[in-house]
Amino acid sequence: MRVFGRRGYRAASMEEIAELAGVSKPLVYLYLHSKEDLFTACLRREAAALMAAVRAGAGGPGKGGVPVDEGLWAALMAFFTHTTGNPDGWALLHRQARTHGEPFAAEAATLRTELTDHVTSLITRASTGPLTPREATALSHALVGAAESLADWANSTPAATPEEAARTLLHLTRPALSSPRTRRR
Amino acid sequence: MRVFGRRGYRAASMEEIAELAGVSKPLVYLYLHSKEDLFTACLRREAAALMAAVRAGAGGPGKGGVPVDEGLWAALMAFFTHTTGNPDGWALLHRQARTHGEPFAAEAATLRTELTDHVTSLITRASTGPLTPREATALSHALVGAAESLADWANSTPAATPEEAARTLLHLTRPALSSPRTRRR
Amino acid sequence: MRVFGRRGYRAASMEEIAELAGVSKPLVYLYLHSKEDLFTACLRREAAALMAAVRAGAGGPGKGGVPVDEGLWAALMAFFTHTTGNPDGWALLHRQARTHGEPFAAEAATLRTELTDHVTSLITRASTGPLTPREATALSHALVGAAESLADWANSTPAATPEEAARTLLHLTRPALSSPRTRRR
Amino acid sequence: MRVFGRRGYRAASMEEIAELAGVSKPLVYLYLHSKEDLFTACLRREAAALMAAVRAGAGGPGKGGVPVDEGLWAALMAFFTHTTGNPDGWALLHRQARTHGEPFAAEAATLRTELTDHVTSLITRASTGPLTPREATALSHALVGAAESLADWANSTPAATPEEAARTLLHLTRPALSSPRTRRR
DNA sequence: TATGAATGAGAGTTCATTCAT
DNA sequence: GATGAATGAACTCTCATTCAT
Repeated sequence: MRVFGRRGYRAASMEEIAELAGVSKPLVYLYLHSKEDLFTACLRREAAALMAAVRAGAGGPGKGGVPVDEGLWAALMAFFTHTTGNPDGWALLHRQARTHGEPFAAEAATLRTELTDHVTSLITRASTGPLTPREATALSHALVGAAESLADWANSTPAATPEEAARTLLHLTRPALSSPRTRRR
Repeated sequence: MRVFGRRGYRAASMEEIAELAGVSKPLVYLYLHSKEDLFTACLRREAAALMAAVRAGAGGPGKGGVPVDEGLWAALMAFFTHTTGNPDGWALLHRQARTHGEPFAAEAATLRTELTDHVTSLITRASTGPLTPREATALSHALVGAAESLADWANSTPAATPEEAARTLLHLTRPALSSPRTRRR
Repeated sequence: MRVFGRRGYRAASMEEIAELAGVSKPLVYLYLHSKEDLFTACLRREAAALMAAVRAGAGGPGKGGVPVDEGLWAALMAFFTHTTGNPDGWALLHRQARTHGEPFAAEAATLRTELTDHVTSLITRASTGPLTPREATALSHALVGAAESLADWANSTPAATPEEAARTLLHLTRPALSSPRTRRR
Repeated sequence: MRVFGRRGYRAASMEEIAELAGVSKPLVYLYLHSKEDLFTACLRREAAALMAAVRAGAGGPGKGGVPVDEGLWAALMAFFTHTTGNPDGWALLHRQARTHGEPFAAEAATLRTELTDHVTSLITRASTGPLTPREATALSHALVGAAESLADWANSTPAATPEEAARTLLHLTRPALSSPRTRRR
């Protein structure tokens, strides 16, 4: 994952991967079959970890009773905490997966759909006005993009914390999506 | 640019590039020296074109007196119009450049800094409350990320228009950024 | 033997051989030392089995008094019966052994010499005219080649029997080899 | 062709082939695309050369007026002359092609079918008695096998000439197929 | 100005073979 | 007596790059 995240799929060599893992190339092939399989395995593991973190932080949609804002805040904190603590994995998901064609792009698209769906549901509940499904989807993409960009920013800015990233995003969006005073639940 | 944008830096072959250009490989080397130089040249040209489009749309620094919203709207329209009309170039800048390490990442970072600086100045003028420089920078990253994500969304969604992308982004941000009295429509 | 006969020496993998044998690879090495040794062992076993079958069929050197034609017929029947009943072994001896260079070619040559010597003695006794040793040897090679080819033909032709192969070969050769007075049936 | 004929398909390395040809490996790939293509090309060239030699020697089936025996003799001379003068090509066709599975076996089978068909037509005309098609086919296989074996014998026996091989084969078969005195045409 | 022809270097992958247990 | 786990070496194939013309 580290080698893929830093060098990219094509530029990463199985040699270097094996070396970093402290094993021989044939062993890597014994367990992971091919470069493609290996990359896919990395992708899936990172995607699952990220989604798990976000869901755990945000509470599933069924977890009622939590104020919307608190849910959003927790989801964002979980997201940024995870990406900040795992920059190589984040690079893998956000950059490498989407850049190297099929079948990886499909894998990345799956994750992104999960993320935007998650966000769409939060948005729909939080919006101050009515939203068509298409508007909600577009807004989700904008929000997820902003979060992704802030994750990169946090990873490359000294002393940037997950809190700061989450606060920034809320600062940007809260007025549009909800006002703490007027909307609860 | 087309080949790089579609295949990625590593997967693009000089063979295919020369063929698409209708010349021989040695000619490509004669004028552009190496794959790396060629990619860098593509990057720079695309970055310059995008920045020029955005600046022209938003009004240069000298173009004072334009209402903030109109400036933002025009900048967004210029951005989305450019990315929508030039998807390969956009893929080059947004994905390939940042994915394949140095020296390309530096090139991409330069463009991004120009963009966020530009946006920072707009934000600072538009904000409803006082912002520290760091807050402004972080917000810019969030905004630019949202715009990038919407550009991808527009490029992959049928019937999505630059207007729709720009409207979405304004919908998300205007309350936070513009003063109540400038809100219209 | 099965794996070697079907895949060829190079394409056969020790993995597959061990698997088919129902043991682990190290065990194969424990008993048979190397791929080369293993192949040689297969070769020798098959060669011995074929020669034994032919000798038993033809009557050993001690079994005098048998009419020449009967001896030839029995030898051919034994040969075709063995190759037809053991196609993998036959492929091993006839094709693989001679195709993969030293030291296997030598092993195959040994078998072939035994066969042609055997045939030479039969021919010498059966010839209608006087033969120099060299003529006899050349004739043996021709005969053995015809038999080998018919063995392949029988193995790849539906409903072909050892009898049919033997009959074909006798049809071709009897006039040249047997004396008019011994012709029967 | 030389490397394939001596080492076998699998054991031949593109490295060695290129070296023997006095060029670099990539050049071989530039012109011949893959090991499989290269081998197939060798096969086809050798097969075509052999068939051309035999047909030229024997005269096509339409070339009437030539005594059958003379046609047979010429065909055999052409065959043995070709195989004797081109032992690597002969090894390629007779051994390697048939030993290394598809798609090469099919190529070899094509050649063999051409040869046996050719021989079948000669046999049918030359036979002293009536033959069913199946008998003729089986006899062809026997004859071709004998010829193949004699070709190997001639290639590995000092001072063996094409004449000697052809004479041997005729000696073996003439009585069964035709008597010079009783059959002409 | 332009290119046909050629290659050095390195990629992913496989496999006979061997420890440590 | 038997094997799970591991690897050195070699293979086919690709590609950025450069002469000679």
